[in-house]
Amino acid sequence: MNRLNRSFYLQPTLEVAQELLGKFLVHKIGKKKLIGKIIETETYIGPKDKASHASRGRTPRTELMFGEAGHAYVYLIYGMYYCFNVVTGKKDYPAAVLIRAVQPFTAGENGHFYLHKDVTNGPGKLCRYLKIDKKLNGVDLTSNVLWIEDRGIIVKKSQIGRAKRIGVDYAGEYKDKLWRFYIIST
DNA sequence: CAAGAGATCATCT
DNA sequence: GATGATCTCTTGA
Repeated sequence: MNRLNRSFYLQPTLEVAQELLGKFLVHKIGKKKLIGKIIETETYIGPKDKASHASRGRTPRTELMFGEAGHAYVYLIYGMYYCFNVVTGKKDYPAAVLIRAVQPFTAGENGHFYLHKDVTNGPGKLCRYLKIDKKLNGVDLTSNVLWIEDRGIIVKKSQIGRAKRIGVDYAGEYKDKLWRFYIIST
């Protein structure tokens, strides 16, 4: 296993978003591990991105996005669902990658991972599955509670699709940015 | 099968 | 006091 370190998150945000595809998001609870293979990401970059929470300036909530790369940014949306983001970019520059979809895996007895039903296609659903909540807001992704690891899966550029972001129609000129990435075939 | 409303709360005005 | 980086269920054609 190869846990991603700080330098990975310090790459340009759009690079990180694409590199994250095919990686495994791991949340450790006691002795159990909840694992999801990342298959879709979305980026929120810079102080001018109207779709980003950070566009309204620095507030207690968005402070994390201005912070150091490699931390988790978790927030509650519509009162019921959590969204999980990875903070990227340099300090004082607000940028983050939203993990939009994963495939849920279970760790088998012999160390292999088994895919089960693909039901976590959506930011809210994946957080429900991985048991991500507000307690994980601000957690360091190089810690041993929540992290992302590389298990040798290579996603070619030709397998990466690009599309407009979702649910951000109010973002004016930023709503048509092709800042969403996903793995084409599974 | 498509469309619409409800659930529910932290954060900002 | 209004609203959103969502999802699920209900309704109706």
